[in-house]
Amino acid sequence: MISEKLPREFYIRDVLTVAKELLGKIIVKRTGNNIFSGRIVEVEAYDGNIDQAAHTYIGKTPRNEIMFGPGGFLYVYFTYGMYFCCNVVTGNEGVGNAVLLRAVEPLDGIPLMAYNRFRKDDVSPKEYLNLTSGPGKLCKAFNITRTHNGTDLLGAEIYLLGADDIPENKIITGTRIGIKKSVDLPWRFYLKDNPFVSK
DNA sequence: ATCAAGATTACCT
DNA sequence: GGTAATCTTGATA
Repeated sequence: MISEKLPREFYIRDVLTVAKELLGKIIVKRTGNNIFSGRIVEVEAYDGNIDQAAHTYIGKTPRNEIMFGPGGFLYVYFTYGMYFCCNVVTGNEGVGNAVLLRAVEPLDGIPLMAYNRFRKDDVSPKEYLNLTSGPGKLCKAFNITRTHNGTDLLGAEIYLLGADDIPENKIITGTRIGIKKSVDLPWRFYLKDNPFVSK
């Protein structure tokens, strides 16, 4: 099967639809001779219109303006003084919605991910499962930072590849992690029994 | 100018 | 189970 880049239309849709369909898709990052890729196994949706936990709930600011742009761009933010988190913007221009990529299953570039995370290229089985099993971890592994905020996912550096949709019975829905507002919205989606889902 | 909070993680008991 | 680490952001003055 040859996978193709997800088209703009994939992203210009309802954030909950995109969030669920992002499960199983492949994120690729190419820089020079290096290539990273991973299969998306856990996501969360954020909708600035009704969701107090979304960065866009307060309206447009310098930090969140990418989220108000058209879908298919990357929104990367810095948090807790230490970590970056990586989001896929969805919907039309003017809509402040995005999907947080919370965990991926490593595919290509595993030794490089290991170096980025642990400063070594051989990892124990336990460390392997810990490479990309969280939003801050996967950004560290892929070396995604503030310079990637606003990256067009239809460009050459970072993009997503299509894959078969995941059957509904393999998707677990739950409440989001690490937030203090709108805590009851069931907008976290992850692959059942996947070992790379965050804890 | 100052401040509190934060879409997290690693390490501790 | 708990919490320290670390710094940007947006709000208030």
